Amino acid sequence: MRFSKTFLPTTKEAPKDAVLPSHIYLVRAGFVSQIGSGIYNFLPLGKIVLDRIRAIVKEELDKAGCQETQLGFVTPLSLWDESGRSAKFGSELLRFKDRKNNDFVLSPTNEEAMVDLVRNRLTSYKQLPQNLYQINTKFRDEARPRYGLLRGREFLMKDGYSFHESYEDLDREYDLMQKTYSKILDRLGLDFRVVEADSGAIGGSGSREFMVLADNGEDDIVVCGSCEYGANIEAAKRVKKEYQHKVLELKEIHTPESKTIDELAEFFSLPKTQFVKAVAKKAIYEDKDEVVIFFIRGSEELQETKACSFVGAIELIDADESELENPGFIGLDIAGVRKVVDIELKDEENLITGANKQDYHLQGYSLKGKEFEYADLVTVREGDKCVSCGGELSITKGIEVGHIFKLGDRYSKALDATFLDRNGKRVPYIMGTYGIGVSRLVAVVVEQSHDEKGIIWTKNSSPFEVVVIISDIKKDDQRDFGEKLYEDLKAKGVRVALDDRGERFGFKMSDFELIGIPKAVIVGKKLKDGEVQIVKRATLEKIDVKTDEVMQRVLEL
RNA sequence: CGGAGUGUAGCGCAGCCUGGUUAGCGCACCUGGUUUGGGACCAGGGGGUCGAAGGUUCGAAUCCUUUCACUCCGACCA
Repeated sequence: MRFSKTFLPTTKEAPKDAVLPSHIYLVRAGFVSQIGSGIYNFLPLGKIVLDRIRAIVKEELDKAGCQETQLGFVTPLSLWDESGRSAKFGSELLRFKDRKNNDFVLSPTNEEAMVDLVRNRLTSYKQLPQNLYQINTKFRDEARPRYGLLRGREFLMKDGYSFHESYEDLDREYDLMQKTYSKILDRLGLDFRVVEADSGAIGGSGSREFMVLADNGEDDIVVCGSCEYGANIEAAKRVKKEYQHKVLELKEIHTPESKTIDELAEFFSLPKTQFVKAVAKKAIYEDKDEVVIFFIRGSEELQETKACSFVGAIELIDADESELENPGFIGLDIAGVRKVVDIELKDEENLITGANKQDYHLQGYSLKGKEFEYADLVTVREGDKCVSCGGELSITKGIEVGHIFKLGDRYSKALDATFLDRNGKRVPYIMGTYGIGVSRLVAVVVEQSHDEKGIIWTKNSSPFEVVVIISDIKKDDQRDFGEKLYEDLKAKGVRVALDDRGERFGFKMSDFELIGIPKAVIVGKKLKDGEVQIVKRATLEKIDVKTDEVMQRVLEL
């Protein structure tokens, strides 16, 4: 590619609203441009990068035996009604009508469409397993798009769906997909962790996210310093914490004005860990709602996603005080309402909890042998201990670029998609679903690999391996040498670009640093002495090279 | 969805509060010249429905109303 003939609008100034490096540089370097809120155009260079990443995804998936398909971007709303998800997705699902007044949606994901494609076609266990995928545009009408390509409304995603006759076979495919996804991210040169994720709301037995470590990530992830354990904060586990508490006689204590844990800890002069915090939430289900009280240790924070998954609600909202009796004094013995108790409180003694009576708390409370719904409810903290090795956990930021999920029969059942098993019995497919955000990966690479001058593409994500920069296009010797080197490199199969624009040297160097191609050959002043320079983008180190060695040096670097 | 902002040339901004010639500035762009290893300099030039609609006024980028778009903080995000 010759830059002199390329649509490559680089700018000195960043878009005023861009905050993240990936957003700023991708726009400044002429890779993408915004056309609407959360909607981006890919310019020639951006399209090359997007296609390269797409190609790597496809290559690894095909190697793993997956088959590429392409589903319609527009799907009939009726399919979403059939699975029950049109309500669940809410206004994130962009709906519209055609001229005949039929309802359609822009696909935000394609479980329904893929199940519809195979049902009545994969009718025997002999035809299973199958893993079908597509790399296609998705649209989610996000309430608040932001961060450039990282959270757009329209984006390119690979979504795959596997169909199995048994859970054992699903497990095998799930592991294979984890390996395959890891290979893809490795090839892109990304620093990532595979973490346990919440899988409650949608059901199913397992869910893992692929998190690229980045300061600007939107997700908090818990990682172990001593082993491979990692989990989204929403699903992270820890070793139970033990405490030695002062023995307390069982009795009601008058505690006026003391409602919060802080106030109580001061009132009793006891550690917060000895108290039981009651967190009242209203759980919203598809067909009803109810108040649920979650009880956790006073020193802990409720992890809402865990709580929500456990009760199987669509979402939890704060309960209104008017819906509660004795707010501030709610205790474990409250009646007439659903209660869930944190598993770390099981069999604990000498606790202080509300007395379910205005201005009173109950001390010396024991949970020994008491029947409650117990569940893991608390948020893991920095410094907690790892469940798999006992090591110290720390919290870091990540960007989710992939998600694999054991779906089970949720969609196949809802859509009545079945096959005949070995016993001639009609059963629903056992399914897995696997996604990678392809356009998001473009931004993620930049997020993880840039400096104050611009992008530093990794080897396999870069639009080109090398750019030949002709310092002064008006000098015949420089132009001739640069052109020949460019043609020779192309002939060797190197992905090479030629910066033959009539700009000054400094301009072209700044663009090189901004655009981020891993290396450049500068054909300039030193050509008279039989030398050119090779520059590495990552270090900006310049190496003088004899003109007759440059081919070889470029190839080996 | 709650809160807060911003819309003036391709991009970044000033002007608006306190209405009044022909709406400015920097970058970018075009022409000519001089430069040529770190985003050059000189001279000349082109480009605007001031987001849109309505209103007040002799007169509106400026005041009022409505509306659209975009952004930020939060909530949300299989």
